[in-house]
Amino acid sequence: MELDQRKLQILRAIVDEYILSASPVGSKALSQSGMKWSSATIRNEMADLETLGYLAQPHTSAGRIPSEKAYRLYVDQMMQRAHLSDEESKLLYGYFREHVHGVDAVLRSTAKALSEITHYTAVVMMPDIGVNRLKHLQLIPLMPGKALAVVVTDAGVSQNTVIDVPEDIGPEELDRISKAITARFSDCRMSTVSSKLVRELGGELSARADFVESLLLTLCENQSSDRRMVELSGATNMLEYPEYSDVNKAKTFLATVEQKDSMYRMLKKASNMEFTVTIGSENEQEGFQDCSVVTASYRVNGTPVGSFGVIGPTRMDYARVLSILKNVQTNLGTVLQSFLKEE
Amino acid sequence: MELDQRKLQILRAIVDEYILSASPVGSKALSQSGMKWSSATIRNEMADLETLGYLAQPHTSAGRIPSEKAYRLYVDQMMQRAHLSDEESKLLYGYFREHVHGVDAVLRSTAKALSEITHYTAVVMMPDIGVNRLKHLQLIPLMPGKALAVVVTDAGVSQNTVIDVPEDIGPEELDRISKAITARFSDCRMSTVSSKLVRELGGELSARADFVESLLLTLCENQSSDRRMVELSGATNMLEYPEYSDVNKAKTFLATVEQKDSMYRMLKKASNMEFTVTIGSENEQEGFQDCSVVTASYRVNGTPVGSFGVIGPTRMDYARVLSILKNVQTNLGTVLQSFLKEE
DNA sequence: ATTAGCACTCGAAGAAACGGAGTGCTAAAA
DNA sequence: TTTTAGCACTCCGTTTCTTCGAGTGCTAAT
Repeated sequence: MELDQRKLQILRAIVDEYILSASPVGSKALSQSGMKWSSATIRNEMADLETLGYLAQPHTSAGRIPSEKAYRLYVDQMMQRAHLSDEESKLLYGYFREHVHGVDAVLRSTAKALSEITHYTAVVMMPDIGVNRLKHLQLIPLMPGKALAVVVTDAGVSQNTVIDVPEDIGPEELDRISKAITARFSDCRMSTVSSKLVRELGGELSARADFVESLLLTLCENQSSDRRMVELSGATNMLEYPEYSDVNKAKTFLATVEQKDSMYRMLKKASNMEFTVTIGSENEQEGFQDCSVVTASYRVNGTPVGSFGVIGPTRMDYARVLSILKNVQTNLGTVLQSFLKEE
Repeated sequence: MELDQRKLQILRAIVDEYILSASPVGSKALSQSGMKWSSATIRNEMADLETLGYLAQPHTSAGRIPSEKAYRLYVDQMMQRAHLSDEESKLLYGYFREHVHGVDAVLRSTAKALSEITHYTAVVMMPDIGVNRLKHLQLIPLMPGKALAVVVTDAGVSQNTVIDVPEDIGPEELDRISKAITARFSDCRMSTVSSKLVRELGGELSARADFVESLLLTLCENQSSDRRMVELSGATNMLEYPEYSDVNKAKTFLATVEQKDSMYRMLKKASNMEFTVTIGSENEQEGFQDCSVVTASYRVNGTPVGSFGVIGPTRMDYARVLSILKNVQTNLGTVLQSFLKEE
């Protein structure tokens, strides 16, 4: 069944109001604030909307609150994009002017910016290094038997790993091996480096084939485990909202959000999509049944390498959050691009 | 005025009990649980202890709770060192067996271990790189005009910084400069590297004096700002305790603990001391007036380079926490030492 | 089709009543 | 002189009861 114009208008007003106030919306209040129908009419419409599943009543004599179905409709069709004030977008831009010490710092800054501006919780996943191209590998001697491997990709991401080295390889040889690998695999995707190697080894590296192979293996392994990092910011913002005035609710939320693995999985899944909005029980993540998650992906060199998002109560200000995410997405793209002017 | 034996015994019992239960301790309960005096006697002694400032009454007709003065006395003189069960110390040791990918990972693991075992909040400061000796500097070309500087010290700590490079310096020259600096300043304290340089420059680096100087300056700056890192773990553990069942209290605590700068300052100050116990209002840190902080320092090569600690309610289990810290201190020392077998 | 009017519902907030743990004091016992 | 039993009293936390009001559904008038 289709909703007529009036129902839509009323529903929107209710959602808007509830997002603001967090308390059930009554017919009287609505009719007084710029609605052109009497409270009785609105009351009738509200009853209809309830039977249609868009509204719910906490108890008989309370106002109505939007259901998830209502939010879904709101997000898909009804909300009008908020646009950020100049002030806000300048503020946002400011976060990206500072901290240009590398990709990690930028993404950390992004998380902070998001959480501070939205007042919700922000998560940002570090770029998936596997899809990027190797630029440089450098092995730095630490002590006999140990070295530090530094990997740089075209996205500027670097990753340090302590690796074991046969004791008889000296600093000079480490340096030579670094150069050889860099030369050989420059511009290859990280994910293909190891398998490629096994086949085409030969040449100067063959004497150290075992070592090199285990080295690359370690790096790849590390990429998939250690890189599963998400930057979290503003988790405690949620304590501001009445939804979390109960300590136990708050605890559950905080515990969920601190499971970096889950957050990573969630963001990873969302990184193919330009934007996603997941409302309440649509969330697979246990513990987010009362939250909504809005994400956006970011790309480097045209390839989507990661995503970031905002987590808030289901009554979050979707329009505003989406505008902010869009803005951040653009800014982030620009900044990351600046790490690789060449190419 | 001195406290006689009986007063001490009663006070200890009260503190022990209150640490466990978090609710005011009454005379009757005490006399029944193994005290050899009647409730009336205990009641009299409690009244004395109150006038002496060791106990407080939330209201007439409630039991007594220990004052900060009481905790101080308890920590300084009365508590008996708990010793960890074999299970626990094995568990603790386990945290150090895993994650041996470098100092950062170890300290992150330390924070996690501390918070999980104590059920309080743990903070660990990253080692102060300035007091360590440079082992290796490597500049890795990122793109024309940018490079990544990787610094390795004798503690195995590495730090990555993106730096600007004059466009006319190619990869080969960067490599040469890296080697030259490494050769020249190997085994110098990081904090002395920059000043030393200005005077003794000359030689092969002189052609690039400007660049090298700004490079080292940047590194030092970065060391003092970016390195001010603390690893935080288990902040939400505090929500388990009745002291924080009020969301606002919780919020204040979480906000405080997330100010990494303050946490760093706190730990830095404590890093000269083997152990510290700071109770309630003894804390300078605003927001910790209802908490206690227990810290321990850790050393590398005999030099104290950092510290770590546990933050909990003032009624924390000091004995247990101190034992755990001591244990961790030992473990951490061993592990860090293993990063520098040589020397 | 819309709206005014009205009786009804039900939670939130406040008031009153209760129970009990704990105290301080006094007088007896050790 | 010190310890302890006994007792009246205090005050908090809890429960129960009341009140209040925002909001509803229904009906009848517009």
